[in-house]
Amino acid sequence: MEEKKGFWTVEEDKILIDYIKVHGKGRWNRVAKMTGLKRCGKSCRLRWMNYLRPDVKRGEFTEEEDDLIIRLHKLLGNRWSLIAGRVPGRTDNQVKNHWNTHLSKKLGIRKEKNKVVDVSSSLTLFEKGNVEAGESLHLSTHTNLSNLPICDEDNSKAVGSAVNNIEASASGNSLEALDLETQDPAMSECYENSFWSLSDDLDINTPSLIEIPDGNSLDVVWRGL
DNA sequence: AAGTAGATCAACCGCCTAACC
DNA sequence: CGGTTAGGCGGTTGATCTACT
Repeated sequence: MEEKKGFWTVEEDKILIDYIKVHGKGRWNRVAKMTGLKRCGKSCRLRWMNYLRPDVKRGEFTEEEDDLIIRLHKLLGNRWSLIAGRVPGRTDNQVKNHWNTHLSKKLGIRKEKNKVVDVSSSLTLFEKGNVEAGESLHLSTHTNLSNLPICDEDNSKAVGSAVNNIEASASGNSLEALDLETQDPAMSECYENSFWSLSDDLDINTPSLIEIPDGNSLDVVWRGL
């Protein structure tokens, strides 16, 4: 059976909604088989998650949402699903699109292509044990945070704590505990350089970094979460 | 009115990870 | 323990819309 691509029709949406009403979400590959939809499981999941879910908010982003996304992006980088998880009613796709089309411009971020962060070389700061106030962690979007190589014991504790708390806060309710208010959301000059950069032209203030808000060590920053 | 460029955003692609066998 | 599969993620594409000439 040939798979259909492109935009979903109203009929397809209805079939998918009806199926989920009866069977619940999940097991997406079964959807096509059981409904006759010529869509792959991934496509069904995406359509549901990004559009058909009843709690998905449509329409313009508010100032408050913009502000929240900017702050979260400064903290988490391009981890859209984590950011979206903190913005009620918004999907990762919405947040990502909104960032790329509106917020990055608003903040004066240029998007540079073909630049991949080299995590191992970017971590030399930690290996040398010289994480100073205001310096930041470089983390690839695909980096398994808990597997970062850390040599120095003190830094290991600090980074491990930070990583654990980022993950925890993203799924829990503790993010408010972060001192986000101390960060200026309109720090456009800090956003001037693009997302992931080679360590050669490392800019510790790039938005994809997890920045230490007040210059204290990471374990202090995340304490009490 | 027609053509073009830029902006927007839904959907796809490829990769990664966890679960299962 | 290795292979397979499904779900999830971020990056990218391309159809459509809008503004401008």
